[in-house]
Amino acid sequence: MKIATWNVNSLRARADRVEDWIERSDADVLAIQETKCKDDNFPWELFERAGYDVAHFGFSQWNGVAIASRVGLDDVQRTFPEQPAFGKNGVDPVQEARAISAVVGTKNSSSGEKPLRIWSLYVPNGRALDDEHMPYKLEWLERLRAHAVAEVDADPAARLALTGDWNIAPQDEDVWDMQYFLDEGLTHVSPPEREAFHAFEASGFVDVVRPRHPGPGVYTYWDYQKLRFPKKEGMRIDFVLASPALASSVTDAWIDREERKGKGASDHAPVVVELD
DNA sequence: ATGGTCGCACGGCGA
Repeated sequence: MKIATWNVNSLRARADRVEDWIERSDADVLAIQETKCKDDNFPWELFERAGYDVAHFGFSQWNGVAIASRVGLDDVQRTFPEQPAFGKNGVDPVQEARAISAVVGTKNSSSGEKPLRIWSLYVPNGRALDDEHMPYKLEWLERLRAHAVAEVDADPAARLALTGDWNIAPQDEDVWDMQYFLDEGLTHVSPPEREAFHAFEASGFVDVVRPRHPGPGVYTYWDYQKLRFPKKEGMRIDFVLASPALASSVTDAWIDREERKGKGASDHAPVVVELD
């Protein structure tokens, strides 16, 4: 079974490319972030044509997450338990459309693979080190971790994939120039953000791409601005973190950098993981 | 040429 995660940066603007990529990649499951739409204008037909079931969680032009699967899509959950809400200056806090999960692999599993629960996650950006979105980001991650750890504690054989846009570059080699980020005082590389990410690893979750693709120079995101992609100035901020039981069935993992090329590309590349 | 982008929705925000 092949699972993937991809921040598409608007599903409607990217519909043709997403449909082409699904065909080309032969992924059984795709976790999507930044659909940037609501159910009313979600491109349901795209997935129907391709032969995938799809579940979506989005209620405005911001955020939005989805999971498409051709190997079953069961027990869909929108938001995780105790997912923090955000409201500017604490006013009218809402749980944003940043997390959806489903059990996949329950049907058409030709090679006999076992089901797993996959999460499609769009971690809050943080915006700036002194912005109120930064403590929100850190709290969001800690609540997610607490939930995921509880699942594995309850069942050490739990097959859990935490996939998506984490908006964190956990190591210096995950950005093209660490000094640039320090000089500019940018987010994604600060110690608290990195601690929030490493807490998942300390809890047993495994970044399944890094062992197969050591850095530096391995990225999943390149800003549209300043010719970052042709200049190979990227960031590795999209991850598949696998629970211990799931990590042991990973046979391959890679970043589809080709998809970042050409007119109409998302600023993120898909991350693909092969399971036995 | 020392800048250079997108997508939302149609002014300015978010990334």
